[in-house]
Amino acid sequence: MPSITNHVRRLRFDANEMSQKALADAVGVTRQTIIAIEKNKYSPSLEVAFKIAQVFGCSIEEVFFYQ
Amino acid sequence: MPSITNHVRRLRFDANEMSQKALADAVGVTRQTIIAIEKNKYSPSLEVAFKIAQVFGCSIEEVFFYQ
DNA sequence: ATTATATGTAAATTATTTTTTACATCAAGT
DNA sequence: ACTTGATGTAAAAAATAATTTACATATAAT
Repeated sequence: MPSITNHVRRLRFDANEMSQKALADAVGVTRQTIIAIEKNKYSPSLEVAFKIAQVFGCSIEEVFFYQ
Repeated sequence: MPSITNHVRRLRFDANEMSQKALADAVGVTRQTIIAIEKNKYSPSLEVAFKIAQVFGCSIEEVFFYQ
C-alpha cells in the first residue's frame, strides 16, 4: 500500500490507447510490472519511474503523486 | 551500478552542511541508505526519492538524473 | 585525555520490486 | 467457430533496496 498514486493508466489511454504490453515493452519491464503499478500494488523503482515518465514525455511529478 | 546519478551530497552541503544522519532522519531512512545513494551503490525507491527531494525543497529531477 | 559528532566500510538479514509462468475472460476480426 | 490481442488474477522465484549491527578513523570541543 504505497503512499504514491499515479496516472499511468490514464496516460496510457491518452497516448493513443497504448496497451499494457506496449507500455511494458517501451519501458523495458514486463506487463506484470505495469499492472502492479496501475493497481497500486506497489510503487516502482526510481529507474522504472523515470522510464515511464520518459515514454509519456513528461516529468515524474506529472505521472506520480506523493501523498 | 545504476544509470541514475544524483546531487544528494552536494545538496546536503548546500543545505547548511546537513549531516548524513540529519538527512537520514529527515527522510525517515537509515544513514546506510543515504551513504548507498550518495555512493551510487544503488538508486532509491521512488518513495525515498520523493522524500529526499521534499527535504531539499526541489523536484526529483533536480536531485536525480537519468542517463 | 576523553567525549561527541561525522564519515567510511562491510556483511548479514529483511523487505520490496520485478520477473516468470500460467491460465482465465472478453471483444474484435476472419 | 476460431484466432488474436487486451486485460485480470495469482503465486513462486529472482533481483534489488533498505535495515541492522558493528567497528574504524578523523576532527572539534570540554
